[in-house]
Amino acid sequence: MTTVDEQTGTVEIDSDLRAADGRVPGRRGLATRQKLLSATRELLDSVAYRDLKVVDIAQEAGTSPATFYQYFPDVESVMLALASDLSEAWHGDLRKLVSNRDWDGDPDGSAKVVADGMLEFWTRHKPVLRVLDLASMEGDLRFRDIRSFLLAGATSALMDLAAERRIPGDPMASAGVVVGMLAHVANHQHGLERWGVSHDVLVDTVAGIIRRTIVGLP
Amino acid sequence: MTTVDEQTGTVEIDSDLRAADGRVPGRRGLATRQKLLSATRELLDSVAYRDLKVVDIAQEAGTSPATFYQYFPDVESVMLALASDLSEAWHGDLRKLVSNRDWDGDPDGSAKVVADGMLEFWTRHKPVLRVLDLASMEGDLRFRDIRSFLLAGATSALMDLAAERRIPGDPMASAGVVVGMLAHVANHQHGLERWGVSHDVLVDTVAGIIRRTIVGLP
DNA sequence: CCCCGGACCTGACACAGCATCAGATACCGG
DNA sequence: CCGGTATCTGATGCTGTGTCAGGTCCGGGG
Repeated sequence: MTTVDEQTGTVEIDSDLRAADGRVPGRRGLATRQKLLSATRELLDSVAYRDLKVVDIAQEAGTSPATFYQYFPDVESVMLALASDLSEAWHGDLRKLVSNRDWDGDPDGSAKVVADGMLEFWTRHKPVLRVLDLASMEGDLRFRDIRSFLLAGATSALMDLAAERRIPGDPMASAGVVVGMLAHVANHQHGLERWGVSHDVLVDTVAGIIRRTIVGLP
Repeated sequence: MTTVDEQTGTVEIDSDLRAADGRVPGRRGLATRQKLLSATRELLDSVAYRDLKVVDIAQEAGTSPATFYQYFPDVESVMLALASDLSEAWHGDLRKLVSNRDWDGDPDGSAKVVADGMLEFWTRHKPVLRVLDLASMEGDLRFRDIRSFLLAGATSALMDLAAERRIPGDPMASAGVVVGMLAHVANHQHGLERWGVSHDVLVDTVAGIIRRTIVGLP
């Protein structure tokens, strides 16, 4: 899952991962590692990050705690790997979500597709992303780098768009704020829905903000 | 610190808190409880929520773990109390931050004051608020209620404003999204600053979005 | 086919943090 | 000064962490 990637120099991913004793894992070992990752992601749907224990992950993965420590030094490192994989896998797609659009021909539709796509992405990966967010806020540089990289594609695409359109204000700030808004809205959809805001209305509202902030239409 | 509050019926706070053994704490006991709350808030500046231990809180408060359990069943409950206190203390002020403005006479200035005030609030209370956010996202209803109540004032004030102005789109959705944006931007200021966005530019950008989304000016 | 060496796994263990309780201590009114 | 209640804590059992030595599995060479 983890791949080398040098294009931007933003994140460093070591492609040659090692087990605790220093050896390079083979086919079977990698499978076990993957089972631990999956188990963690699975558990995260139902248990709070704070309550996520090594014992439980090992059990869910059908192995022992000792084996867990062969592949990860602690639970936090599993999260780091999950977030890193996610970031690598989606960095490009998120950029394309913004750039592969006909912003001149159909700005309204494009804004809506972007809003919907982002919300969809965040909702699908919510368990991992909320931990990524927390850890970033808490100041962990490793998580911050991963988060930056994940969002860099979409953000810079939006920034370019805003710059092209000669929107008043700082393009970078506008793009960053819009991306942040999307993340937050996705994470707290439940709260808005409790206030009577449906998913569709939410998408329209967010799309409207994108349109006015980035594309520059009234 | 915790007070009764019935006006909206949104949150229920039990005013008569009890120690673990059921007795009503006196002056000294309340002081100890308060020391534990402060110690927790203090520690949260430097240690990740996941690593916050009862032992450390007790030590920081100058007491023993056993005493901790006299006042709180676990660390999560301390966070609940901190968040609840914050919510009670600021619910009204956040509303006033929005409603005590001259939106007709000086919309630009008003938007900026709101943006700046919200960012300031979130930044000051970041350690507690990020845990509140995480717990809400993870589905904890107690934290969700507290978060709703905290944001209800500002959100409904913005909603009223948007409704008055007959802005196109759903006023509730617009208000909710704007408040969420403010929260998120405050929490991830560091990230934006790393991309070269200064605090002032950020405030202007956010104020612009408020102006266009809620007040309805180009 | 078997067997051997490295890859992989785990039981056992020492230690940290959790949670409880009985008994010690501090404080207050009389 | 004294009794009683509020408050605190040392001692303790239990859960989860992290490490290691030794056991099991597996594929390739003989």
